[in-house]
Amino acid sequence: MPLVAPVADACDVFHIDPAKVARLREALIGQASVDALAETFRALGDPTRVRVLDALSHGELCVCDLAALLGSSQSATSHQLRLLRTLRLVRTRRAGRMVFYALDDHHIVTLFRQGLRHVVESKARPGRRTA
Amino acid sequence: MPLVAPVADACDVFHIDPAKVARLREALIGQASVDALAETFRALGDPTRVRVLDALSHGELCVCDLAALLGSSQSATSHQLRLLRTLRLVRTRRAGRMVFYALDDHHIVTLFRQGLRHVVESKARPGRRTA
DNA sequence: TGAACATATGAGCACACGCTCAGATGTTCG
DNA sequence: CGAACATCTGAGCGTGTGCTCATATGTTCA
Repeated sequence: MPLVAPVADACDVFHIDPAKVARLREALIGQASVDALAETFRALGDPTRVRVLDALSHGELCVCDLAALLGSSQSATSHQLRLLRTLRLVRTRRAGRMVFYALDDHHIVTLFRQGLRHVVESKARPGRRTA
Repeated sequence: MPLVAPVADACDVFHIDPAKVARLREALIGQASVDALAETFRALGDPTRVRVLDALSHGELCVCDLAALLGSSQSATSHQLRLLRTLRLVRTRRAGRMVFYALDDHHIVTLFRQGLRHVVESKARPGRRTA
């Protein structure tokens, strides 16, 4: 029986610099933050939700107006809003029968701007198309 | 036959301010940008890819080291890298048999920092938990 | 209270995603 | 060339996602 498996399941471990990897492991973001980050970005990773947040960045809106603006159904819009609410990206304000939604975090607007900058510059660069 | 359908399929159109909505329509991001934005954010919306990009933010890495670092298979890692490459978030450099990946856009790092800031502050605020 | 309205929610379905597995491609070296 | 190695890629599968449909909840007003 060999001391080491004849063929390692993950290449030959580290070809380059084990110390570098060790340092990296320490420098990396913790799993909890990774998950939270991914969760937040996933919330922004849908065209409908992008449009919702973009619209709300100009001021609060009720569900009905939002749905009309999106050309989406009231139910679909409400479902999306619930998701955004759960992630605390939007906040609600009740006014009679209507419920107004607004952004709950200014960082989101900044994220949008930064993301747009990436998109624009990425498009400007030569190379293969996104799609 | 009524001039207007007895029950509109989308509420009563606009209850609040039609002019506001008209202005909004003009101010909103165009569909192409919306899709590109969503596509980019969706790429960041997965824990594995977050960790990939986080690792690469410290410097280039070959696929094998990256896979070991993630505790993921080489194949899975390569699939994820392909996605990131298609979106031009990472770039490759060949060195013999190995291929080194590096970030192709500094904006991503900024997005990460901004996203982390949101996550941290969101956690700090009182209210219902994310999960 | 009951009708009308605005929104929320659960079930179900078509589709996308991320992984594994097997095999292809590309590179080095004898 | 052929073996060994690093990476890439297509197929297939279980799961998550975003929509619709029907219905529940909550509010106003006669």
